[in-house]
Amino acid sequence: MHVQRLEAYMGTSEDYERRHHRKQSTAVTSHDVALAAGVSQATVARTFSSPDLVASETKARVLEAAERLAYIPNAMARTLKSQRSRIVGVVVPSEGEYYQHVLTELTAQLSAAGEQLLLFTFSGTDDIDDVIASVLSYQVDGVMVASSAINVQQIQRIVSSGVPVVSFNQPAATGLSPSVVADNAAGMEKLAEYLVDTGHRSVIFIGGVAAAPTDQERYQSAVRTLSDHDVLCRYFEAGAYTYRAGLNAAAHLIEEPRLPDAVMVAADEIALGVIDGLRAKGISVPGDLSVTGFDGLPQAEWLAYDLTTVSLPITEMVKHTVDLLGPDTPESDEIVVPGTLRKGTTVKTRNDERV
Amino acid sequence: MHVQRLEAYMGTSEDYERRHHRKQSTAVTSHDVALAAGVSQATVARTFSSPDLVASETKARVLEAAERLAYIPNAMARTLKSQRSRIVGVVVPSEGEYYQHVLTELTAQLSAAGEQLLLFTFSGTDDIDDVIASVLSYQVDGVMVASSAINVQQIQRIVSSGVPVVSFNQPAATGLSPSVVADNAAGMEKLAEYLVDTGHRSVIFIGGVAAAPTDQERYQSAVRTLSDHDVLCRYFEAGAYTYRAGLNAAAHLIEEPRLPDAVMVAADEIALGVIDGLRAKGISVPGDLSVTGFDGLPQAEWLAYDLTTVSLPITEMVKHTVDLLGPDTPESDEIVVPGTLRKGTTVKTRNDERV
DNA sequence: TTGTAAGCGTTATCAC
DNA sequence: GTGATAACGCTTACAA
Repeated sequence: MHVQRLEAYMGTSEDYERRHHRKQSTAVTSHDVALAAGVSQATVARTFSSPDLVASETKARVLEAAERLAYIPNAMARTLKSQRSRIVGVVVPSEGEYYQHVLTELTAQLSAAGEQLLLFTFSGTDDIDDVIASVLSYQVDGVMVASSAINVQQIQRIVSSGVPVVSFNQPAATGLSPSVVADNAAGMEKLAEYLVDTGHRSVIFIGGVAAAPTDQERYQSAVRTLSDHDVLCRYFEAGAYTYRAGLNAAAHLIEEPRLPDAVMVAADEIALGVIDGLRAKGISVPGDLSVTGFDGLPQAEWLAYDLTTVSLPITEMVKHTVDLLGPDTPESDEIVVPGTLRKGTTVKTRNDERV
Repeated sequence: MHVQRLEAYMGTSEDYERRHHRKQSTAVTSHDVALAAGVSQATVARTFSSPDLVASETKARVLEAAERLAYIPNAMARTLKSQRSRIVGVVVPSEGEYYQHVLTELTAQLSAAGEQLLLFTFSGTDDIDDVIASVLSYQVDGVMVASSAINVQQIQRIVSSGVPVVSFNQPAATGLSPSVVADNAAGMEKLAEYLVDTGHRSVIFIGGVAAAPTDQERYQSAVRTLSDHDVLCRYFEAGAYTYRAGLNAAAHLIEEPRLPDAVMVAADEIALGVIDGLRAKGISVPGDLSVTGFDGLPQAEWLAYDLTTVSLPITEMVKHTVDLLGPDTPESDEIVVPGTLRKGTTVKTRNDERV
């Protein structure tokens, strides 16, 4: 190696690497562009962060040099200085069609707003505290937490770190942080009334996880509405918000001495499993038994199911979330979004009976 | 945040922050912790980045102070200095069950490897070049691109920036960057042979987007295998990799003067739409017409469909991807992963005929 | 309008 | 083992 001798006239080896675009630290910086364009580093930085402050002729020279060197500003350095990362942290469960759906919408809306999305998922066994520390370490501009597996203390921790948090579908977080929630009670009420109107007199409610606030809101609303019409409604826990849990729940259901008229399921994904489980055992839905869901997943509309459910306006809910994460987040605010009744063909109506 | 010291001549910390238009940043730094623990800032940094170099007694003092102040190291500053962000950029289409599925798996595996995932999605109209610039600006440790909507030049751009790229399911990227692809040809061959074995003599292939390399590989393999057995196979383009596109394709299909024996669909999600579309028109699957898919989505196993398809081992494919993004990425490497034939009940077998 | 220079909060290289 | 002290690449007063 002749490194020492080379350095004498080439500068440090780092300089050498940079000039020759060697692999590893090919990193072109605003400094390099400045050199090439014959301006100061500050001017280069300005043409990218506040172009209005730069004379258009200078700007052109800088942009030309930047283009030529394939310069891309370093977002980490920007973040460090400006305290703004343009990254939103998102904490969601790793499972579940519903969150997949929310995530799709969120990415689209965030990128339209010029924010990126740093994704954190967790499954049952993961330590959510670690996840939170990790999110915060990345200096995110905001955090959206979407799962009731995250508890109030954990949300409190994010809040007290000074980072804007929005909780999504977490009734329990109300008051702590701004939140966007579906109107579970109103939705279930519509559904229950529809069942009563169509002549259903006995109902079993299949929940996902009994401890989840969402589950409780939905169940209690169903019970309340049905009991107003003297219809009893028992609770059965599927154990998870998954298709498979629904399949299992259906297997248990058919062991009942007497089937109810209808099954109200806490979430669409479970409901689809319930339907398939019932049909596999020769029980006709809705012929022998009506089934309803909740959420309004795309799959619920698939013709094989055509589920009667409450459709939540995901786009609108995500829009509110993104707004709340924006520049002036309120200390605390609860946005309750109503769902709409979707009448599919999994509930037996009087018309069906006549047939 | 050395507010305490400044207060003597600057007024309260609130005054200071107001004058400087700072928001209430509770930002606790390693410096604050050092002050509290009576050590130097360097020692604090060390106890977090290389704990072995710190005496255990000192370490304990530092950790106690850090805990008390709720200190979380700033990942952006770490990145700036260490040139390692622990972030992987992921570029995927915003639509499609398949990519959702891949994403779920990827997040899980990356976080197990201590990497975070910065998500970039795009839909048809978005400018992918912008997306790429954005990814690169975040100093990601690697990029996974998963869509054939991204072209060779764009991958080349990432490669030449020096960031490790792995392309996922992009046959066209072979040679440019390491890639992980499904063995489309072998998979379709198995499927086609299964159809021939079960007595199918005429086939229509429904693709998603004809221009997609994946589509072409799958179609060509089907044609090749079928023609070896003197079975003709026409191509029909659904237009997108969606359920809805499948539904539409089915509508076109039934206008054919004569239905084929089987429909081979390029992707499961489309196939589910095709099945529902056919059944809605009173055509029995597999009674009147067999249908196959490709991918092995969870939904394909839902009992309402129980699709005959090729299951791709997503977990394994993602594992390879994560490995390739790891410390020593090869310049270029192609990992071809075989799928397995999943025999569902959407193909009419000889047994069915006997019934 | 542009340049100078002081950080942002770490990591890394030295001495001690 | 620990403490100074440079960077890392940018933003942002302040000066010119």
